[in-house]
Amino acid sequence: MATMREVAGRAGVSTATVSRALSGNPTVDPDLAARVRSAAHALGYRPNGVARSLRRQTTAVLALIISDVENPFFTAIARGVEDTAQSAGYSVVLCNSDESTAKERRYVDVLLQEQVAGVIVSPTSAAGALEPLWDNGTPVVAVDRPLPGLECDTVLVDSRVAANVATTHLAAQGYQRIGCLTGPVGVHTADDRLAGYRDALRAAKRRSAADLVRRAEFRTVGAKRSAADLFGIAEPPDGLLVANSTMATGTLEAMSELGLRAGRDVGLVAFDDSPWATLVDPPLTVISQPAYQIGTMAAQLLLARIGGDARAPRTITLNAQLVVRGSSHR
Amino acid sequence: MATMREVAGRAGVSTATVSRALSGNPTVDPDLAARVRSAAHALGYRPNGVARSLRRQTTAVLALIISDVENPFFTAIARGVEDTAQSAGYSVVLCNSDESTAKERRYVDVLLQEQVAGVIVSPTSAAGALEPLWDNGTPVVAVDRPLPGLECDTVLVDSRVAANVATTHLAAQGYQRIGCLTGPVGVHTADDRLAGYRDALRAAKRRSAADLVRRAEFRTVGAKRSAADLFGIAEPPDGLLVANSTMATGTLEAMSELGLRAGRDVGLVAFDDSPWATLVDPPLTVISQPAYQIGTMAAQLLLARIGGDARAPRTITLNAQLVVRGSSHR
DNA sequence: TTGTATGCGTTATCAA
DNA sequence: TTGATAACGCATACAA
Repeated sequence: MATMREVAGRAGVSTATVSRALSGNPTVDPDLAARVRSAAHALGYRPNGVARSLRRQTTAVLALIISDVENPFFTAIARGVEDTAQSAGYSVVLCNSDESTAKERRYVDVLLQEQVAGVIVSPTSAAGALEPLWDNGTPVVAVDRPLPGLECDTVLVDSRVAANVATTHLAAQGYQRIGCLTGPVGVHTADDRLAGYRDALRAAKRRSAADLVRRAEFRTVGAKRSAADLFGIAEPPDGLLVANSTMATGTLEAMSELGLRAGRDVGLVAFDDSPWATLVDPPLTVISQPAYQIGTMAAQLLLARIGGDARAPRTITLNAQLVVRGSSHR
Repeated sequence: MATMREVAGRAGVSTATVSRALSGNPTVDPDLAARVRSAAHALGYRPNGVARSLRRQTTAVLALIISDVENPFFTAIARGVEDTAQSAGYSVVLCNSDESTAKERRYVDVLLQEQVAGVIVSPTSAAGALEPLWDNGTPVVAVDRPLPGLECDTVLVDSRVAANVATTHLAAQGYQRIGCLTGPVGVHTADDRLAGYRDALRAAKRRSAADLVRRAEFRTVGAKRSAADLFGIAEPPDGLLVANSTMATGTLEAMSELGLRAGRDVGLVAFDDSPWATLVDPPLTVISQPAYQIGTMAAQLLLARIGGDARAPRTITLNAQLVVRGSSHR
């Protein structure tokens, strides 16, 4: 790779002039600038990003730490982040924490070493693993889940309200024993969706039977087991709120094996719309989250911070939308 | 962030010794090493990866350029790459070329600037956009699609054979007019799957009717349109091979709107297994590709190159597996 | 307007 | 076994 020295040599100027010319500094003579540019072009010069970062003490790289690369909700966020970052001249490093605090911690370490300009994270646990970012002054934006205790910009979806709306919808459709299948204790969205579910039952003056609630990992297999378990009890639910789309596939698998039909036997609503939601029979009623928009907003907030914005941290709460399809009525 | 100087100061040694001590160089006195480590720990020292990269002229970062972050096939590859890279101490930058040569080119530029140690790519087009990597001596591994002309390690799936097997299966099930819905001309997997389809028809002594073949982008919407178009012709197909899973959702949407039932009205096989493939009615017969394994193999090949392996480039071809479900028989 | 010289934080070479 | 020192490639303060 050609360096500035070589470009300087070829153009017959100093490296300082090359640097200025290529960065568009107006104090450089137009003729010289042209000579430098053509020399750079001739040599296929490409600035060394590492050296530049070392000198400038920052990189044009943002990081996005998500908890599951295979979850379409997060990849949609990634797309939003990437599009916004790209058009601001930043690239994006995607890291998959896999809901593991250890992995999250490792990535934070790597990102600090690599001096990324800022980090967008859907936090796996409490803030602990992310603290080094704060200590280092790296701007952080939390998405999907808040970072209790740490003050930072946050982009959320009002899961609790959405879960409430969905549950109320199920009740209004005449389902009597509505259950809830949600994620692990401590995962904010899991708890939030459960809370919204309970809010709705309380408002509808329904007895919220504790035995109609199940928790599992945000994965297909665990959800399938839990759903099967739930449908196996003495008085099984005839309605169910499921906390994300991977769990929804598990639930549908379990129902299929048990010969239960959505809508008719069990009113079903799940978080997150998916391309296949309309293909199952009956089509799945979902709570659609504005994932792409979460990504763009988060990136905008982060870029503002990187640009020096020092205002108080903001929390932006977007709304989800209930999309009623066949699985939630008889 | 604490630097080596500070650690050196606190431990009362030179930066050289700190460097050696922390990198586990055995020529350093154990007592001193311990003192250095505790000083580093006390100061929360974290090596500056940028400076290290500048000095070492390489980074512990691999890049993965894929053509669609939202396609589960590619995210599964990403997982494989990441797991392998992680355990070798490398992190992974994920880049989304979006099937755009321009984006691909931009990313290659960024990656060169950032001096990544190697690149795994599912090439969007011909090799043109990737040439700078070669010029720079950056190791490259192609996945999913070959890089014609450029000699590099490659991990492929034998799409052509798989398409042949799938089409033969459809013919054996008694479907008479078998069509094919594949990706754009020039995308290797698209062409390959079409070729395999033709191979099968030829072997089965079926007339391969050109009007039963459609091409569209590897996306849901385009596939839906093309499928609708295909089912609308005078003598529509009663069997269909679909070239990937996003196209499969489009196809199923079109069929649903036209009141066509898979299996009964149209024998259907699609590339790529998905969590939802068993949930649609009837369950979808698929050609399951070993995506995760593609990722791990590609990462291993790349790491070997980075480690100095200079053997002739290898092409590894993995096999896909036909998973027969309800959509391919009456 | 341009050039010289220095430093960013690390590692590697060379002496001691 | 350790330390002084010189790069790595770029950007800037300062001098010219």
